[in-house]
Amino acid sequence: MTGSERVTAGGADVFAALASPVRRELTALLLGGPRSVNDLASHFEMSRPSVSEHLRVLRDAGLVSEERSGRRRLYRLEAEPLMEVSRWLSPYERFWRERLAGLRELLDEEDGDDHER
Amino acid sequence: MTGSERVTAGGADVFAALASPVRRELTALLLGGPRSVNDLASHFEMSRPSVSEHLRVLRDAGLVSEERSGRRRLYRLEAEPLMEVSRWLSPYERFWRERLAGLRELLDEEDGDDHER
DNA sequence: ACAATAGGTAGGAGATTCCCTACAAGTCAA
DNA sequence: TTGACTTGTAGGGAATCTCCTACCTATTGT
Repeated sequence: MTGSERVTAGGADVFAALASPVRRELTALLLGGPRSVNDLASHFEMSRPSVSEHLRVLRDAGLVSEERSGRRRLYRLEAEPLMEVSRWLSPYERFWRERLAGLRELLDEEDGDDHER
Repeated sequence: MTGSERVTAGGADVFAALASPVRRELTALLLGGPRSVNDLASHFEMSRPSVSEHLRVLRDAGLVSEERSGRRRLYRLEAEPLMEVSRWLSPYERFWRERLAGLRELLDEEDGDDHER
């Protein structure tokens, strides 16, 4: 009923794409720059086609783009969906800041007031 | 091989918990303060037991805690796992800032230099 | 005690995920 | 062209997810 629960950036759900540890590891690797599929796959125990499928999920979520270069395809990290995660997170960031501020206030109060024990 | 791909905060995977739109909606509702299960369930089409199960997933991920109050249980949003998401996000935040900085530089360059067309 | 309320749990059906092994298609090197 | 290389896709099996309808327990009010 709120009407703003979608976090998709035009494709599939970004959070769903990031739900897999393998795919988070892939995005972490791509933080260092574009890489080919074989390059990426060499960091995992699993088969290369499986890595390819994970890359497709990331691509459907807009988290990576592919660029054909000769017989290889370089996958590149894309910023937009990650920024969307950040925007989703910001109300919660306010939430925990208030919580921490309340905690500090409580501690300061005890310091300058009477307190048993 | 990197050794730091876990985002769990002591329980189950936080990203996996947030992968469901229903659970993100639940956390959004809890942003307004603790609520009972029936209260939360009234915002959804689905059955109350299903909402209960979603709440369990959130609880296993540490995203919510429950407090028994009479015959009701109040679910409360917890900050820690969300802060963990924020920490996970920060290297990517640096990444897209660099990207935007590069973009701006490019635009400034074109403004003060010769450019065909 | 009894009925009503609030919520967790069991068990199961249907959809989805995740991984695999073939196989096909495009590209480079000889 | 032939062969090696890089990648995507098809098809399938096991596991997990998501939702449901019962059903059970605990608490409150009368």
